[in-house]
Amino acid sequence: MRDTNVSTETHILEAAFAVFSQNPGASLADVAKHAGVGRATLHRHFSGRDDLIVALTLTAARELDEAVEEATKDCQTYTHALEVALGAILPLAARHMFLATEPAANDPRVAEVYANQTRDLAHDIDMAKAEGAFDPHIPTEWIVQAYDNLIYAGWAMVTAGDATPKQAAALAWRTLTQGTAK
Amino acid sequence: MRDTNVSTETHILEAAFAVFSQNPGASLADVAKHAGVGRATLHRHFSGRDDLIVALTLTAARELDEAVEEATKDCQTYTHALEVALGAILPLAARHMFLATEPAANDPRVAEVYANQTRDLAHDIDMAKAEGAFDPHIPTEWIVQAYDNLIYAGWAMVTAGDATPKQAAALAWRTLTQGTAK
DNA sequence: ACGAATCGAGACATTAGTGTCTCATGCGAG
DNA sequence: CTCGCATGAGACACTAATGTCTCGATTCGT
Repeated sequence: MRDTNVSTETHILEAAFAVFSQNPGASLADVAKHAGVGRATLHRHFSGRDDLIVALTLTAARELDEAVEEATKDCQTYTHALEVALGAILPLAARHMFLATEPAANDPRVAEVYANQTRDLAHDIDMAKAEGAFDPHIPTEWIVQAYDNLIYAGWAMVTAGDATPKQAAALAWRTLTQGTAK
Repeated sequence: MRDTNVSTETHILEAAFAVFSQNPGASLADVAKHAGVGRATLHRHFSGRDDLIVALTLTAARELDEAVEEATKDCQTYTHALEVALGAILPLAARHMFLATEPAANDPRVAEVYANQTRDLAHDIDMAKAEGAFDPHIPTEWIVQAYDNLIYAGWAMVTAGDATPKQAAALAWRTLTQGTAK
């Protein structure tokens, strides 16, 4: 098998990220056109819309994992790792955020990915709590929610033209840590 | 004209809130069935999906205004009003949040409503800044974003069963004020 | 150069959602 | 009681999206 498969699939996934980010309700024909492939070719690689959304979700999760892994590999503390990870995730939000409103969480693979991400984040936050970054009396679940939603808030700042990704990440981190400190 | 009109429209709007909150992509037939009315009757009151979404948005905005107005009428400071308003808005988030992802912002009435809400919130935050609640060096736009998204985070806590609305509101307010304090 | 595999384009049938229309029913006002 | 109006049910046509299939062209490996 040639790598044309992989390349075509990548093009389709890239187009899907671009198109669905602008309009989550776009048709598969729009995605195919934007990818520069025929509609039939899209169906050769993804059986339907649901399949495509699942693939996008898994791709997004892998991108996030890689970005966070790369950014935090030299971090000495969980606290610093969370800060650096926030800065790495925020610029990717534009590509991934539309997936949050997709009802694709029925797929077991997607559910597993989401569960893993939430679990890992909760673990890191617990460790950072032990390092003194957060008030131990505040529920870890809240810090998880605040982490995710302040990233979203930062991304909104960026798209509104009110901040650079770096500035938005700094604001989000400051608000999170100072807001949940002892 | 009897009040049957108003009653039917109210039933349809209530059903639409309930159905779209669960599944934003639900069909108008689903809404009509849930409202206990015929599909034709729905079309007699709302010309189509867009019209219905606009009506939902305006209804939601009015509900928010009324709830905030009622909750904050005795507040002496802008800071306290923001805190009380947060507690009033959070329980309504379950009804309204699906509208955030609706592409109905093309309608001029909806756009005006959103602009007004954002402007008023920014104004109140500026006043609260003057009262010392927030660090004046932090962009008001950021505090607006953080306010909205921490409400969303609180609502997520509630739906996950990890907090009561009151607890979630307290966490959101604490995180916001402490996180953006001087 | 040859062959296998993939691709783009387009035809086709199917489905879901939508918008309109008609008609019989029910219910309240007068 | 009767009239009028809103309704529920359902038929109908229209549209957009989807999924499948075929065919000719292209491309890559051998």
